[in-house]
Amino acid sequence: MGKDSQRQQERHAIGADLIAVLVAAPNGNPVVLTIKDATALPSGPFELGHRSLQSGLRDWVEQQTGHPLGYIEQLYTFADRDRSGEDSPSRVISISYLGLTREEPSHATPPGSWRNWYEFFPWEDHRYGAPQVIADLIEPALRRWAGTGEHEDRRAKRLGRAAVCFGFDDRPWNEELTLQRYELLYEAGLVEEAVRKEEATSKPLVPGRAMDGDHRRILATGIARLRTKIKYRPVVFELMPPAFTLLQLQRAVEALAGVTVHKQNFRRLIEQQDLVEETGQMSSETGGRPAKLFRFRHAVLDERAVAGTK
Amino acid sequence: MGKDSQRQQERHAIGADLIAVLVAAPNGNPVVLTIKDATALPSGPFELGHRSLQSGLRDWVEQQTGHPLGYIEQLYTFADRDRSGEDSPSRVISISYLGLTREEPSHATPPGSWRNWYEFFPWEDHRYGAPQVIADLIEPALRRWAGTGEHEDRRAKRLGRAAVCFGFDDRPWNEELTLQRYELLYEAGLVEEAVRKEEATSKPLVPGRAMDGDHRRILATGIARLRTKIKYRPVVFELMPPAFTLLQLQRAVEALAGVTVHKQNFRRLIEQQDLVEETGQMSSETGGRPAKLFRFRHAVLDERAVAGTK
DNA sequence: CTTATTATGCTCTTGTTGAGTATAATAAGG
DNA sequence: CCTTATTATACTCAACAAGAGCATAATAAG
Repeated sequence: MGKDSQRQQERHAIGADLIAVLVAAPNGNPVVLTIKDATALPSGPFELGHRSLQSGLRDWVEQQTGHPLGYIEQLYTFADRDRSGEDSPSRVISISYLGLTREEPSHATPPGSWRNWYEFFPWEDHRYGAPQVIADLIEPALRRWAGTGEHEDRRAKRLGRAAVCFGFDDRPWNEELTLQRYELLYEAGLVEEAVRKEEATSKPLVPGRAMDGDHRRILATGIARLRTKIKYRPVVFELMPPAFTLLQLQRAVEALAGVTVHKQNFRRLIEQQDLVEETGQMSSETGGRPAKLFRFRHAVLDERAVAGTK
Repeated sequence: MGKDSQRQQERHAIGADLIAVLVAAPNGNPVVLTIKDATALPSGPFELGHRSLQSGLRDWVEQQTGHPLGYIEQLYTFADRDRSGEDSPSRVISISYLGLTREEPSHATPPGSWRNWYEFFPWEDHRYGAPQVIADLIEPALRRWAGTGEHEDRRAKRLGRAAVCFGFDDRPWNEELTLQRYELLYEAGLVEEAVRKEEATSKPLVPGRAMDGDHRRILATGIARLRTKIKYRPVVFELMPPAFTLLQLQRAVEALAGVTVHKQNFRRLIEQQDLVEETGQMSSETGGRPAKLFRFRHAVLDERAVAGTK
């Protein structure tokens, strides 16, 4: 009896927060919704009045941004003790979500709320070749860090991880490893969040805007999830306007993935999968030959277990 | 002030539960750990003493089964109100995990705790051809259900979903759709969990052992996750003994996926990826030509972002 | 010494993917 | 009007991966 009520006590000393990685891609810019001068992701408490976690999230996001959420997916739930204050009597469970929305809402959100996500991860954008910062800063710093491992096999492991993550030694760049890369930099003490509690460090940090708590890690999780998802589910269309050209679609995919794709192969893939249909309209905004406008064929979702792009 | 403390109140009226889908594969049998005469998945409260969610789970699973967990992955978190009692003053957040363990622990767990997971999903085992129950019961019942839709497009959608999920009309069987299939059957009122609250229904149900609450749905989620995961991550090895033959490995994969694979192609794939290395030992337990014994090459995990099997 | 059973090597065909070439349709500048 | 730049779109080809079969090797059981 006594033990049971004790347990009740413990169980109830817990709160729940919903954290959103809300993504849009207006004209090929990968943007994420932030608050507090881009130092945090929007979040809100989960309350008893909410029907479910998902609807709780939907409620306050639509209320705050004024735009409907096309797609929601749960990211991760955590409750590590060191994330809130030590010895705190209560504890918060954080449940993070990835949400996609069609347009960048300019009203109802303060200017500067939507940020290009590469402000937080400058090393993740390989659309114009590998960012200079990798060769100039990250690679030497990680090699130095790997060298400080205690045992030989520990050093080899560190070096191996770094090489896989960042594509050292002619290894291919894998855009899906966003989270692993951030965690590696964190472990190596190269991002601000990792050195906050320490004394003033002289160690130079890798550029990239930091965030409160582990919000940047959550954002990395969201980006990684989205980058893998677009390959086997047609979720990009949640970010597109009702009618779009194939190049606009390609630009959106490239913005999210952070890499460029072969134009002709991209079109072949999209068309052979019947993901889109022509609207009959043309777009001549680009200067060159006018492009056909397409719309997403929502019917494919019912027709088969459908793949994504690339 | 008043509003704030009100919110505090609401936030703290929440508890958290950890639910485990714990999987093993002793000699090619896909088994899952259950409690309460196989009507529930093992679960335990998340307490303040736990370092993190994951370690909390690890703690009580290892304590209860006496075997270490090789691999843990978060499945899903939910808190829908209708899952606990209506109008209850408190609410529980359930966080489910998928765990893989190497052996079937025969001690420390009561006999009958480990169950072949196809007891719960008889329609999911296609290793010996499509189960008779699909053609005999499921297909006709789902076609009947699809026909009761209100509008024409609603009926078409239902039929489309059913056909994709269960492979009607010569469509291919997709073993990864375990969750969608369960949810379809639930929606159609063909599983026990869906008709519990209703009056005694005359409707015949699809065979398959039911579970408390939505534990069967969670199990379906775990199976689906594992079936997709083995294709791009070498997680099967977490279920294998230290040394194994390629056929044993293949049997394990087939047991999980519920489909058979081409033997020679399977070997080609495993070997060309350098996932295993010979131990030098042979096994002659099968009767035929003795097979080489292999072990998993743990080093591959550091060498590259590695793919799985098939 | 035959048969059954399992292991393992090799081939062949097909489909997918990466990457290149060629041509069409427009705008802008002289 | 003609050239150039830019974008759209069609085709082709080589490399590779995946599905499926045949052939042969090595054992146990009768």
